[in-house]
Amino acid sequence: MEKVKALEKKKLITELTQGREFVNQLKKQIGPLASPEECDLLLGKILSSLEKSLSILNLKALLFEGGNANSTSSCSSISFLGNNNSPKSEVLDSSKDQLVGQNVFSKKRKTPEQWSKQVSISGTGLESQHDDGYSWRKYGQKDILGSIHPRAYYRCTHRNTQGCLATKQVQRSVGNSSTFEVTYKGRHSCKIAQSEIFSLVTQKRQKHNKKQELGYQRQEQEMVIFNSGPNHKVENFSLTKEEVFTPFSFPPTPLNLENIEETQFFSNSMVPFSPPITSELSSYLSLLTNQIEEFAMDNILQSSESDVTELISTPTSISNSPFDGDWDLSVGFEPSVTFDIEEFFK
DNA sequence: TCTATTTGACCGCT
DNA sequence: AGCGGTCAAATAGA
Repeated sequence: MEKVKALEKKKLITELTQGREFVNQLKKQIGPLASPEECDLLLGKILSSLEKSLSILNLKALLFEGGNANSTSSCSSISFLGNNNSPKSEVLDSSKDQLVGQNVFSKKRKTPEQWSKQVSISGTGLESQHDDGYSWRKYGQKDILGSIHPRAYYRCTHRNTQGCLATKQVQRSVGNSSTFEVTYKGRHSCKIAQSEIFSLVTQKRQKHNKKQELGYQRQEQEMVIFNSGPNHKVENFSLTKEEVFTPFSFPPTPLNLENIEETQFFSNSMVPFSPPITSELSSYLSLLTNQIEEFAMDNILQSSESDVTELISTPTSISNSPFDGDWDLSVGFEPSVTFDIEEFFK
């Protein structure tokens, strides 16, 4: 078993390393002297490497998913591990070079219940829809020093009935009032959320299949911004028309399938966000390789870790949501996509 | 009537 | 003492 895992890890790293090399070659090729044929060839190789890598990861995802199915409680919101004592985090622009080669993902979790995820949801004009697939109940609101907007506190609706300790904080950005920063704390342990999520995913898959048959094509507009903090991530989402014109509302509203579809499932892209070509792609691959290395060490090769269930997805929408950007349950169903690297490496 | 939200009070941490 | 986070009574809405 260990041999298989080691082999798997090796293959994965090899594929990603190759992909990085191809990107570097492509980088050199691009220019006045570049020939379209060579570029096409390199692009094909890059895609091939990424596809293989994702296939390997998808297999892992399925394994984890299956493992979780037997667990009794965990519809965990996935996110970065770390100490929760300092929820404040910096939002980095993904284009900045400081991310390159750095491990911006999580460190080891220090306390099981202390981890969080921060999300920014951008909308235009009025508040935009924010439905992460979970049911939340507002329990407080506070004016925060240095912020003109109050911070709202939400906890899982199933806190009393199932002891689900997940909470989230929502605050409008100071700089951009059309942006909301959502910070998640704790993971969901409610079964209700899990079943809802599963149901949603099933519906989503069916819907997606139909669209594929019709040759439906949709443009993805997600962009993920990794946070420099060990236990936070910030995702910015360019909302689709439907989202832009939907009033901002928090659960407990019914799960919004359209919303989830637009934001959580990445049917037409390799990953939840589209890495820019050349330098950005190269950086992305470096990051990916590093994270896979860490992930392999922490999770794949040490699957004995007791809380594997924490790896399981959470449905949240747009990003946001715990579901959003999280583990994509459509793994295996859609070969080319649907893998949220950051959540995978939690 | 039940459930969710609002909001002032309270508590713990720094 | 100040601040962030939570509690819980009052209130609103379906």
